[in-house]
Amino acid sequence: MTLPDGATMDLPRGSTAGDVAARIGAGLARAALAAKVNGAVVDLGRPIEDDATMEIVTRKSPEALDVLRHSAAHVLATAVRKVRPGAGIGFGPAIEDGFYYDFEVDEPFTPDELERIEEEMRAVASAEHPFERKVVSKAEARELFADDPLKLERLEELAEDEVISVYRNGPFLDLCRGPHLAGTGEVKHFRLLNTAGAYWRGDERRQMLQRIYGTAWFTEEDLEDYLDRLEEARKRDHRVIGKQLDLFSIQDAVGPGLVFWHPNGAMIKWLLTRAVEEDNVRSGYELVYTPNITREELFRISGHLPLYESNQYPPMAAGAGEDEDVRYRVKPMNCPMHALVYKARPRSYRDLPLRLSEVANVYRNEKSGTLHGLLRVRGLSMDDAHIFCTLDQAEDEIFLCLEQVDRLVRQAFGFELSFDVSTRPPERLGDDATWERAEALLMRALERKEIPFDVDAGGGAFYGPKIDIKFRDAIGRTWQGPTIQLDFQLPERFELEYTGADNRPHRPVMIHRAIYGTLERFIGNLIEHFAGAFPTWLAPEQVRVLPITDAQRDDAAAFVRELRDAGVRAHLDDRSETLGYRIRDGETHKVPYMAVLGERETEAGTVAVRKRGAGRKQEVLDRAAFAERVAEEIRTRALE
RNA sequence: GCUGACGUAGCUCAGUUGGCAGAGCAGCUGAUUUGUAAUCAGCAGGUCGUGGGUUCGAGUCCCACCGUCAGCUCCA
Repeated sequence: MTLPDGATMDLPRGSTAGDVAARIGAGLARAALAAKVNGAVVDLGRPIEDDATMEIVTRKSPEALDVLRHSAAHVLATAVRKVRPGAGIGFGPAIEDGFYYDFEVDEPFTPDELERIEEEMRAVASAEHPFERKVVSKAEARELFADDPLKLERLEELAEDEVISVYRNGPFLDLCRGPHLAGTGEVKHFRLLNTAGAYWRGDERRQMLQRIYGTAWFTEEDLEDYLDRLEEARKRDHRVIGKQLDLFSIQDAVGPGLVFWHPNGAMIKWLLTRAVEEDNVRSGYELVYTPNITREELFRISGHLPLYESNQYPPMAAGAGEDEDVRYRVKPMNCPMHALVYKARPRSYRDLPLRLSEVANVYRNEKSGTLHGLLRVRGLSMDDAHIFCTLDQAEDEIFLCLEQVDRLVRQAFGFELSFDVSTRPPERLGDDATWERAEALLMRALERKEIPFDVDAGGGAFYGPKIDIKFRDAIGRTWQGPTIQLDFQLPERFELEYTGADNRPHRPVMIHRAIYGTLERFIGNLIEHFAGAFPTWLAPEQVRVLPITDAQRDDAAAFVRELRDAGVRAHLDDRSETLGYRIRDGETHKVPYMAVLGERETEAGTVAVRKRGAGRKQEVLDRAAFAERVAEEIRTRALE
């Protein structure tokens, strides 16, 4: 046996990992949960037949929580079988922060029942049944799971030479690869969280099972921390903050997934739009505005119909008159429109790259169950752009897109980015050689910028491969953000051409790219990232001026005008309320600065500045200096 | 779209076995003139998501629809 420190140990054939831990020391034996043998995590009790490198897994090991949670899933299934004797069992894996198990039951679980099941789990845990592994033949397994059709289905998919193992804990037997903890007694700190329907094998054509989600940890403290984290995420929920700060609404009278931007939210949207448009113009993009509806034929040419049709709103008639039979569609994407701008006049190689940008509203008929606040909507504002260029230019253009992403997302908000190259999906247009070229090109641009990336095989759009960029927010969640897509198809379909230096026609390639993705989703992410406390440049209200008594009212109003002249969004709060009340109101509305004017300040021509979240720490400043400081913060789009 | 839970004042929520629709906050009015996270009093605010049904009587029970939420599937 070779240990992590390089030491070797001789043991009789068939010794277990637990034996190794015991040989090393009693402390390690107590802490041992599982073992990693030749890189694979196995049970402590598993006999080891050959020479191997091994490492003892304790609760500090990265794999430990997975083992715990997988065992917790079995404890859950054991409990469910007690409460619902005939329940069919599907899969029950460990997932990030917890576990789930899918059950086939006649009646879905009720919330009350969930509590009973959790109690039952505690009984299963205190029974301290060992997890016993047994290797069986396929025939034996068929017999053992004769009453479990879901397990049988899984069983039949296993290769003939695969080792089939089953695990027993007390009354519960599962077809399972393992590994598990020594016994159910080690599953101590857990909580069932919710239930939901889930399709068997994730296939919407198959039956729906009832999934129970839970979380499990090694200590009660870790469990509490996790539940606090859930609570923190709930408080940051952009739907909650959006209401508190009066940023936006979604109204039944109009329909789900369609956003009303109220003045505060509209200010944020406008500022972001301006930021990306300014950067676009500086980066050599040109602005265009294109129609929101079009003859349906356009989407036949582009290939969206029928491939994208399930996401498009149904066609509408052109209306009374001779056009009655012409069908129109609301646009779900801008690319065909921008292709038509390209095509509106003959293009020369000297025109390329031609970069057309538009922050445009598009509408997608998303399935109702997928809608979620601002993060998944039906009416989207995309900060869209299409670059028409030669194949030789494409790599450079993508490189420039990556730099724009870096400026507008990473630098501007401090987001940490991660990159995925999504390659050809099963349903696609175009031949494999073209796809091959396109995929290679994207990867070269990333390598040139020395950006590490993962490959999402099969994740590309139907018209081309893409770079999907995710960013990580303040509480560690990752979100889909910018996307850069290469497209050989649309130029083909629209027969786009340019005249080359050789005076002959050539076909350009097209790059689709969005930096924020959609303003809706991005603002939703920003709300949660900042928990509503936007940096000053994005805050709808930047300074709130508070006169202490009516005697400072005129002075305060004059100071508001002074701030506005300096380009600061300032408001006067001269309500007949105590200063404490108005301070509290300003804090709950996340206003970056409150400027208090009392008798002292009025006499001295100063202002007492309270920074958001700073409590009683205040600064008395010269008024012009304060206005200049805020203006500077806005101009530089400072984060702090 | 599918499964489940839930829809009561602007917001957060209470409403018993079916028997007069409530509270706090927000709003309005008045008093108060306030020195850094809630001053006091009064007033107003409801087709209990919508439409049917059961019942002497429905916020409460049943059905359908709309919407929200948690997931599944899908995705910017």
